[in-house]
Amino acid sequence: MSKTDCKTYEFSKIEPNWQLFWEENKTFHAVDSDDKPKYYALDMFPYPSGAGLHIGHPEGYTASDILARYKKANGYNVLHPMGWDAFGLPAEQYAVKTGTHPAITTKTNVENFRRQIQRFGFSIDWEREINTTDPGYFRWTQWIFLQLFKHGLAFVDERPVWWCPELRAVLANEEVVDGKSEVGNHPVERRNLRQFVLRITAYADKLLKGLDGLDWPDSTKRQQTAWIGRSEGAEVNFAIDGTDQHLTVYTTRPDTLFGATYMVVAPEHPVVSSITTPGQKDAVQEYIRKSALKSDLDRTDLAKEKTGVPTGGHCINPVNGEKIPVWVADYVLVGYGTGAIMAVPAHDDRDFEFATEFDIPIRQVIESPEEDTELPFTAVGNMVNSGEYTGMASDECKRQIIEKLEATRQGKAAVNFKLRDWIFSRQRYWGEPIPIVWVSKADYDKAAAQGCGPVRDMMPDNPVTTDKEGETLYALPLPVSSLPHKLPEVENYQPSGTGESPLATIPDWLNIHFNLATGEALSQAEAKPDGDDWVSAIRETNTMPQWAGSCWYHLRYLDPKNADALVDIEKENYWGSPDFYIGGAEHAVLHLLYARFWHIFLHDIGAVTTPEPYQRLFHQGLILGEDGEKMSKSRGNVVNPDEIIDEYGADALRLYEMFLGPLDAVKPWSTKNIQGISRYLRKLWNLVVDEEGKLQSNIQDGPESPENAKLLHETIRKVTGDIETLGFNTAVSQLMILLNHLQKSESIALSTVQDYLKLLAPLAPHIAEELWARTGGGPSILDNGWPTFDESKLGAAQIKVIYQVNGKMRGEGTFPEDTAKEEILATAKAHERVQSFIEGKTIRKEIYVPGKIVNIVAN
RNA sequence: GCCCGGGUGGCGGAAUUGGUAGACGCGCUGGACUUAGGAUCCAGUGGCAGAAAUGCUGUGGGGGUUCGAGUCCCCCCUCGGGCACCA
Repeated sequence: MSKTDCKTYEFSKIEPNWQLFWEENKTFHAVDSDDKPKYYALDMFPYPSGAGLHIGHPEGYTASDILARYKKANGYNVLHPMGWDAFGLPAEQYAVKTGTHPAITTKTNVENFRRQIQRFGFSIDWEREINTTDPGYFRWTQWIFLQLFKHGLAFVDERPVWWCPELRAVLANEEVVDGKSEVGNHPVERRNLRQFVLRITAYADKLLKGLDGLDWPDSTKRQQTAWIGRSEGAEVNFAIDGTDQHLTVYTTRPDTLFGATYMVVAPEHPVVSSITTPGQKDAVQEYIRKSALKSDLDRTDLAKEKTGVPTGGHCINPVNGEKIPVWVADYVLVGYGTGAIMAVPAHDDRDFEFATEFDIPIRQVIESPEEDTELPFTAVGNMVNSGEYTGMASDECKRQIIEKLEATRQGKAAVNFKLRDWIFSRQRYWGEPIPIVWVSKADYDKAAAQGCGPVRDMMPDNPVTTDKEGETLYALPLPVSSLPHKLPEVENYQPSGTGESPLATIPDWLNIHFNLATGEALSQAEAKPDGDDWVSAIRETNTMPQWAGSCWYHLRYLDPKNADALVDIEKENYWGSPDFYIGGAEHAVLHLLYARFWHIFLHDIGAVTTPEPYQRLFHQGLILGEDGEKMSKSRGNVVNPDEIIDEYGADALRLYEMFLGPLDAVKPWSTKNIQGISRYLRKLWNLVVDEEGKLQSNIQDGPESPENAKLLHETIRKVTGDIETLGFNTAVSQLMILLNHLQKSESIALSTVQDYLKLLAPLAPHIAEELWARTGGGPSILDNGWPTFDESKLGAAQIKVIYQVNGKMRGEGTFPEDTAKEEILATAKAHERVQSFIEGKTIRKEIYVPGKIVNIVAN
């Protein structure tokens, strides 16, 4: 019933057999509460592309599967789910080309991915499968959006995006290469478009502080820290000469205020027009015009020389009353700080370069403790040329200057972040529609005047507005009860000519009658119903970016079919945060930052109990092609897992991916090397099973030889430790060592073989189940516990000591554990080879490291 | 430019706190079995010298600390990743 009747290692029969067994017996069905401790192993779910699975996907899936199976064997209640991040551009582009609905493409691709993944025999609870494009899923993605909207974290702004006039399309940054569209090589330009933006900056501090407690790779934490980019400094007010206005700058080095010899404002800074003198007007306008034409790439190109023009205006330095010129230059960015800086060329690389270029005075105000300081000097030191602060340490000076600025109301301590708000809308079809409608101010006020109701309940404190064709429109939420807000059918997936989503091209969907009280929506193709609450509205046509669905999927697996909440809080509380989350390092900032933002927000509004989404994170390393290059269709070095499984089996592929090298290392694939694993599995089969398919006659119930037992227990220790620390490559090699040894044994205890199979089961589950059944064990092998390490089996009563002379190995000896130091040293010195190296020399020193090494120093 | 992570046989890679460098696998060499082997088994395999025992040498390069360094410190070369005028 459970085992096959194979006489040789026929993985093509054995593997499907056990996959069926696991499915029929619900071996990996996860129950939502249990007395056992829980273990939640999570993979970054894939985008089901048309190309199918590549060899990199199963690397992470195998790792999480090993942990899931290992934990199950150790008595845990394990959850190991899988799903599909299925909204996205490729299906939409395919639709534009062929007219095939993206839902159809997605369905086909998901089926192919599922089939491919199932061939690996992962311990996945397929009853919990999720798909971000299912209405039952994305209604909750939309629900979260409405919560963000209600809490004032979603707003609308004009933001520059890449627009390609030729393609009539908005392009993502990744789709623009060297100022041309990736498709067709057409020129692109910056265009301001109305965008929904999520106020992730409101969470900058929480996102930064939360990192502390996470068990994540340091490099990933560092990347997020750098991305959030917190800096501490001061805002300083400089009076604009000849007016009662002032210009505020942000600086991290208020201690260098005495060295400020000019100021710079960004070309987009609002003060430019008023500060510019008549004589400089033309030059400044020309400069602004030119920099507006530059792409972001040009503006941030460090290699180019700095540019700028004087405005003719001046400001007064608050610390010394000095009058200094104000320039406009595009090396200052309008979006950071106040968009204006004080320039201290002696102590800032960029200002130094600019001042040198334009012959602006450079005044040193900090002296290095070392001699011969070269400017620019950007470190800390002692103040010079700084009035009352001269002689002070620059750190202390910084504190005192901030204090004084605050006391005289000329400035204040300030914190800045590099983190920008998250542009959340996409002008596309294949995404979650944003559940918002637009109404007039009068209608909005009417909605706001309601005491409660499905619309009123989700309205923010401050209205979200946008200007369209001269009219200001107000955003109202669709009621939660109307979710999921589904995509309408369209004739054509092509974007509109104005850079709006294809949804904007369907008037019957776009223009609606909207009921302010109930949130009901009806097409304007129908007659307007009676009643004061019905108003005219237009729908939001943007959709959400692909990140949306992956921001909270870790929660949905816990309760995938819940129609009343995104997750039942009891279930969420039981399963908690994934104990292990594995995926590519390319998501270090985007997905992993966005998901943290949403999760922390959900925690703040009480929707979840865990403060962070992913407690323990790991990145598997890229698997390169045989040529050592990244696998890609165009290089022709892509390895198809289906073909490898056909030829070598899933167990071989799983083991080989783990044997390739450390899990987090980038490593090249080699189809030739998988032979080693293939041989290993066949050797194992032949160790256990004879030509008739019966248990080998030298495997007998009874005690094990001390020698076999010793290596078995070394292996139990090594494999157990290696699985815990994800050292799967060395776990496999230790299993090979033990097999090589057992092969040479005349007889083997049945218990040894069974323990061996238990150790192998997480890594190569099919052959382990099959051979386990052949030894008379009842399936699943995972229900039979994990081997226990017994130190007494190691025979540690003997110690091996290495003899060195002058640090070089010259011999070795074995002693009873309690042998005295003197005896070991004497034996070592009497050793023949040791003798030949110390003969005729004077012994200077004798070192004995207990149980390890003797080193005789002689010359 | 700045911040990380690497560099060990022909190849992928092993090596607690500094303590036998090269585990395991691939490949290669020789042998056994075989009509045959791209199957299987046995032996060998860092380099140089030697029939062998063995000796010397050896973890990107150069210096240093130490009885002892792949491992620790300093300088440099190189490959990979991330950030990139954030004041």
